[in-house]
Amino acid sequence: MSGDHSHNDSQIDSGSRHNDSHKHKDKYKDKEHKHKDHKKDKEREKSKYSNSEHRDSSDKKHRDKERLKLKDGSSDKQKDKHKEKKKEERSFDDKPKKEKENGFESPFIKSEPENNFYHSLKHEKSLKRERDDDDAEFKPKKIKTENDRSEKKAKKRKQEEEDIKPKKKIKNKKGEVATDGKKKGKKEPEEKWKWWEEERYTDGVKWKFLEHKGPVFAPPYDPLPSNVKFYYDGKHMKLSSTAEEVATFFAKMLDHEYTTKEVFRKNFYKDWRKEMTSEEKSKITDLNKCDFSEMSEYFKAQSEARKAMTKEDKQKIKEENERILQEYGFCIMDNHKERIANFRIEPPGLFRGRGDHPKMGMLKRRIRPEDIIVNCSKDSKHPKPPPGTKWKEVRHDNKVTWLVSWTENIQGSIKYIMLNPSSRIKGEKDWQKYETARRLKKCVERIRAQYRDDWKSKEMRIRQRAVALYFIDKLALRAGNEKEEGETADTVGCCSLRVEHLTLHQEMDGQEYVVEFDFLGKDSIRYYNKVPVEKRVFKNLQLFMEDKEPEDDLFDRLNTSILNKHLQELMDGLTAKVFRTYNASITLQQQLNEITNSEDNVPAKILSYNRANRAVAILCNHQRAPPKTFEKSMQNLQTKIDAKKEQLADAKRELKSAKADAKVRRDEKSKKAVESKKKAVQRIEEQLMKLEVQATDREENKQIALGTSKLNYLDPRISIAWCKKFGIPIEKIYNKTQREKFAWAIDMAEKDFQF
DNA sequence: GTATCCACTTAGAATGCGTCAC
DNA sequence: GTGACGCATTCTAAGTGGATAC
Repeated sequence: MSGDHSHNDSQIDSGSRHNDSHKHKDKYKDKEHKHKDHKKDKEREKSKYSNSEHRDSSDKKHRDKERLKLKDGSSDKQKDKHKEKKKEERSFDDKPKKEKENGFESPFIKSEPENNFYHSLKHEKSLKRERDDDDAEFKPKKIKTENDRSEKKAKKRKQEEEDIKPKKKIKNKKGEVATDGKKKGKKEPEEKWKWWEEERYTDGVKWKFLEHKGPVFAPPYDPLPSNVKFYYDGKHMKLSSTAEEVATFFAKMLDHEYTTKEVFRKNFYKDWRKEMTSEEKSKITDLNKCDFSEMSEYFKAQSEARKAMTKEDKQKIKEENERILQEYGFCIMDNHKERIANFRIEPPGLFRGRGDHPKMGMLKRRIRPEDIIVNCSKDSKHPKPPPGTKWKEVRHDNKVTWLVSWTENIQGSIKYIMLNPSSRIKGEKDWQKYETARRLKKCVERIRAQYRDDWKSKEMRIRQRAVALYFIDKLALRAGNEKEEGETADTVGCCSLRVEHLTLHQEMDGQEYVVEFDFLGKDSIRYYNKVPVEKRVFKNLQLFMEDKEPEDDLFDRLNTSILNKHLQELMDGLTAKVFRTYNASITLQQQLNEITNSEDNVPAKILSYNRANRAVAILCNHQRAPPKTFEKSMQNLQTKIDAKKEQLADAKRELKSAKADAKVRRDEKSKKAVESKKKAVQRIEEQLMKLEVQATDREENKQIALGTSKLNYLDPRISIAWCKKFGIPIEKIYNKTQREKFAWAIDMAEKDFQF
């Protein structure tokens, strides 16, 4: 079906974030009444359905016949389900490490007590790694015996003991050996931990030992120098420190479009007033009379000064950052030093919601130690709160992966500090995600047959479910959870589509049954697409939209929970999201198989790869604002190409005259000259081609973001196998960070891997 | 059945920083 | 040595989906 994915240029060309589009501004601005009578509407739709069923009588004739045809699908389903449930049994042993030093200043990794807080896995019978029976490729390279493993572990432990002796030698993540925090130039090859060759935890246990140093807090507020003034109504006004701090948040954003938006200004002003003294409150009554320009200039000057710092000063800052990274940027999880993704607490500032977010401009308050919940092993060295403060809580929950959490004040949601994508805990999950998508590959045809059959169901809820699933599969739409009104921007996914988001065209541009989608998805990115659909889908949509107001739900009998419950019955672990992963990966695989030309040189092959990647990004609607410097950089590139062309013409002329010369002279020297000129021409031709390929690639990428799909949707094994097969260095496809994230795939994917 | 909470992944923008041309 | 540029990294918002309470 992926070949059937209906995306077209219009999907990207018209795409933009909501706030850039006037059309959308008008269309979506006034939604306050939107879901008020939501439940009432659902009831209305229910009663309506019994009346509307007969209207679809033209379809009904074929219904029974076709159902008979499709009947076999259910037995397949049972078979597949059975298969999927088979698991391979493997034993597990992971003894805790005895007291050891680590790379932190705190020198101990303590042993875990015998009467473990964490249930001892050692004696547990046959704990399993969930995997498909017939997925031979995904088995770890070697299934280790108890002896193998303990031997290897002992070796590893010895190695780690060496690695983590503090102050003497600190091994950083690059494998560079540093002494007393200072880097040495030479890299030592680091023995990479192949967690993918080891067992996974089961029963929701995420780790057995976790030690870290806690978060790094935002620096305290540094008051403005006295010469930087704030003016109200043209007059200088000295602000209290608290009010001044909040004012600086606004001043720092003065050049940003945000500060021109009414909602942003209103929210900021409201929250700012809460931080003012009563005197300030009575004086400052109109944001329009506030003059933040001196503050703004001051911050710009500071930024310039930072850029203009001496090399030495810059180096000092870099070293300090490195020191903080070494101290706070790593944790010890189950005997391994793992990189933490975001160990810094988000600093206070003004909330930057995307799209038309009703809360943009609100004050994101400063997070204090008293807001922080720390998660670590009971028997680890617990992180210390800053002097004179205490944590909100220290807990020891090994069923979660986070190290630190706090509740933010804008939406009341919880924020977490977690591990880097290169960590075992994230990598395993990632691998598993692609395995689930590959399992879907095996049964997707059966599922498709079923939802096609369900388009004819007598029950409205089943028809809606089937049409929604068709969209999720065909168009890679997101599931579309319900959202709390007034809390977030008005965006939708498949299940939350409203009537106003679709226009049905019986005939359009010479095609029948065209559905025009126009809505704002995640991050208020516009989804615009005109898709020819099957007649039955079209008829169903007409039915779903009948007698509804534009702001009514298209699928009033469906939500993500119902849909996912259904999907779970079709395949173990199947959710709406899996379709996106599956369709993205299978599209990449098919595109690469189709468009790679083994005769091409490396740049041309990479262009093919990027084109395949681009097809996926378009499918998933991954857009970006064209870079501000886009036009200029294209111009520069064109200038380079022109110069190269001239250079080539010159080189060719020189070659010609060298040839003529050689013909006359007939000596070795002139022959050699011809050869060297020939080589020069070749070299320049290659350079020119490289530049031209680069220009094409850049132009095609103008509004498309490739990174998101590369990082989150494309099974890395596809790309790695492709690299191996066509002799492309992996570095050309994945940068260092990406290679670290996909280390598991780089290690296990052979050139014949197919998704 | 529905709302809410929680944990986690996915997302584009902002910022940082290394490289290259001059 | 410097500044422009573009890629890499960081930041944090905005999703998904499971668990739980009512």
